[in-house]
Amino acid sequence: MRMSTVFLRTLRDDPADAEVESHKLLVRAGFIRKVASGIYSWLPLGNRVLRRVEQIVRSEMDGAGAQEVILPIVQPLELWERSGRDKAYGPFLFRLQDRKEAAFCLSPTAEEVITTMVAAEYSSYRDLPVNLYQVNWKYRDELRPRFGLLRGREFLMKDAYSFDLDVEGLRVNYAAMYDAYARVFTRCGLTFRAVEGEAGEIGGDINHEFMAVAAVGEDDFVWCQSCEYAANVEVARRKSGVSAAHDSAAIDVPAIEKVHTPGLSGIAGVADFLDVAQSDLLKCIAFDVDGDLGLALVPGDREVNEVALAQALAPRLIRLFTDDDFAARPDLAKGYIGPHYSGATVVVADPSVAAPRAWITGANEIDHHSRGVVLGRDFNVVTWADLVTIVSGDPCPECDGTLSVDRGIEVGQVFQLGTKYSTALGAFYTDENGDQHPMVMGCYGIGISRVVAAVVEEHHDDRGISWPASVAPFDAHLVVLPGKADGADEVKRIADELYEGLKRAGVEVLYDDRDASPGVKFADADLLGMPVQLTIGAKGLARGVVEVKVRVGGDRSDLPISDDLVPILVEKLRVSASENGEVVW
RNA sequence: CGGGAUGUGGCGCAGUUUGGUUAGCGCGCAGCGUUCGGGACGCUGAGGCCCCGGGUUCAAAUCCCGGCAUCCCGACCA
Repeated sequence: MRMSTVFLRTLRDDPADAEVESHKLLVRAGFIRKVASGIYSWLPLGNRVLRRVEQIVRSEMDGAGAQEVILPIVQPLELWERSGRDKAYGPFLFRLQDRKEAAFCLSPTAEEVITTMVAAEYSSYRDLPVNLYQVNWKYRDELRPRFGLLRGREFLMKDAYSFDLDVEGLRVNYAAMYDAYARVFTRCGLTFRAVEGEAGEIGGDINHEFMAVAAVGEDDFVWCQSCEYAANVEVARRKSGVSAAHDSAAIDVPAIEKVHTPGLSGIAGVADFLDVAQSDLLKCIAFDVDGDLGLALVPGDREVNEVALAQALAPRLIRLFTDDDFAARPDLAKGYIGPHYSGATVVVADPSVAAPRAWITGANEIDHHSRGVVLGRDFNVVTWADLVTIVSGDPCPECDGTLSVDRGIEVGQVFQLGTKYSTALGAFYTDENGDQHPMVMGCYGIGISRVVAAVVEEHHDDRGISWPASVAPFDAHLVVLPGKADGADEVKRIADELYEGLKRAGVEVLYDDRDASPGVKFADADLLGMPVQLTIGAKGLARGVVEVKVRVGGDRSDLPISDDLVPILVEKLRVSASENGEVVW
């Protein structure tokens, strides 16, 4: 495509409202423009990238046996009331009404619609399994859209839904999707990890999140340096080194001693003040457990994992104490809570709290802490459960290795849903014996617009974007530098010829034929980020060559101008683009 | 939902404290000329409901009130 005709304006300055590199660069390079908070227009270059990611996803989905459909974005709210998800989503659901004041919403996912559709069409065991997917815009009225495309209110997502006879069938579909996802993200050039995830709003059982490793990610995930164990930090476990059954009342410790700790409600302050390690303190966090007061106990240097606590106390519902809760229970001193508080009916502790030792804890009295607090003598634990949030250095639960924690962008997720939606929305089939069973479902999402941002986060430098060849808007960027000397027309003629030749050969070329200075053209080429740059100018022509620069790393080389130039370039471009989009010239 | 900040040509900003000519600067855009291998230069020019609505005043981008929008932080570790 001739750049003189492309709808494009690049910017020298970073947009004032952008925080992260992907947002800044995609706006500066003219790929996207903001229309409202968390809502973007995709300009021609951005659209090309989006479509290429989409095609990669599509090819892997088709390859895994899924069939593409298109489901409505505007959906009757009634469907969501039937599944109960209108309440689960709450204000995150974009709602609207038609002229008759019937209630609708903009689809954040499509379990309801697809399950209803499959239920209407299929009712026999002979029909299953089936796996349907769509690529469509999704809507979530985020509390706080941010980071450009990374957390938008409108985003492009591929969502697939599988329907099986039984759990064994689901496992097969799930494994196929899992493998397809790994191929998708590899082809997009992302460094990623599949980790065990939390179920979230959708509900369900086994699931994995695909995390693109990135410092700007919003999710922490844990992975083992020695084995395959990897999990979202919310559900990550560690090897328990201490037996929970230990009775440490026997150790020889003097009775509790109260110490004055004025104004020191935090662990760090108390540890400093008393000149002890934070791990010498026992942290007591107050929770509401279905109306009862619960205390969660972990060593002072660790944090309570609320998801783990919720699991330990399920089916009872937990909620971290709010200021209102504290106000309603004035004798519970926020900042000075101890495990021996008499009103605590549910005391849950991490196994590490069972170590035979004395703790420093809150004294259940403002401005006071207690020394020499001993398990079994001064306080008791009702429930033992792994409660601490995993940090780097913790032992792997699966092997003898050590865990690390990294940040990631969640670019995909696969769920084994089970029968939650099929039961609620009536997706049943009749088996050989005439008995009815709910279909067993899985659902599988990929954030396509988010992948675009994740790719930029991983593939950029201080000059701009450097797209993996697999998702770049064009295969090559051809720069012509005619100058004003006598040979200008000849330079232009040869560049035009190369452009036309490559185009005929099926290469997508962005041809900078603009009447701009060399500096502008080179700067834009680096900013826009095509994987290979070709330059034709008087200088190279004098040596009879076209100059080649690989965007990643900036390696330069020459190719002689000859009748074979086009086929040679085509071959080079084809061979250089490896499976993960990396260019090796 | 709390706290903070911002809103001025397409983009990035100054001007607002202390009201007062014709609202500036850089980039970008148009024309002319010079330049032409890493964001060139000169001259000329176009382009602004100063977020919106009220109010105060002889006079409002500037002060007051009320909205809206955008961004950041927080909404948890006692």
